[in-house]
Amino acid sequence: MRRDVFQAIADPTRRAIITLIAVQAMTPNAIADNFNTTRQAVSKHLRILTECALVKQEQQGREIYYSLALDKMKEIDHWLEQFRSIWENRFNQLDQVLLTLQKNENE
Amino acid sequence: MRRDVFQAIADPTRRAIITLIAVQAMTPNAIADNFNTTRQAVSKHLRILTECALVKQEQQGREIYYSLALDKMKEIDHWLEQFRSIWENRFNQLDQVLLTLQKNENE
DNA sequence: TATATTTGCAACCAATTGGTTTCGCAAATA
DNA sequence: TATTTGCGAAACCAATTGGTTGCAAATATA
Repeated sequence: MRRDVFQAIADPTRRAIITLIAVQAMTPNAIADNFNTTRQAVSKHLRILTECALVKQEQQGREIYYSLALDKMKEIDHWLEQFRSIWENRFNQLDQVLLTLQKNENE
Repeated sequence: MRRDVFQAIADPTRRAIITLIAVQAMTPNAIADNFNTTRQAVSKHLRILTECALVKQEQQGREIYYSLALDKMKEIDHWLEQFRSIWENRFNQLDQVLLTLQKNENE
């Protein structure tokens, strides 16, 4: 059962969980209260998120607090990097076109 | 059958296709040549990518050229925005802590 | 015109998914 | 000690997934 970050964020509930615990660590029950699902379903999502290291857990008595591993989120950011450079290049090319047009207009 | 960008990029083959056609438009057969799958499998992936508007097609005779809709990729970038602000804040808070420590050391 | 190529689409299949219910364990509380 | 609470894990289920094969339509080529 291989997990990766992209598969983890594919599910909308999981994305909502991520947003929720990004601000502050929460227990599975507390997370479930925010959705229309059972604790068990949330627990399953948390397992998937844990398996791909998107989430950290901290035990406190019988409660387990889950929080987001922000650095892991940067993996997605890193993947986008390649396209960012492309779309910036496209804009630069467009800039060139516009500059040339402008130049021709002034002549 | 609802599609969204996050589900589209969940599949590794689909991510590879995206990277491939980001540089230049390609036909399904040409794309399939780069992978260990059949043309039909690629075609199915392209359908999914088209359904969520991640991909544009341009017919040329009997060939169809697929290219990446770069602006749609920005949707993912936009979702990451919220976390980017959090991790920048965390760094700022860390900076504050370091500054305070430094200040106390100097006293 | 007959044939080959490029493609999308439907039918089908095994594997995976997100969800539920049920269970057992450990920690808190009566 | 007995009960409640918080949790993960297993068993199960319907729906979806990624993949296959087979077909028909349209374009190109002989």
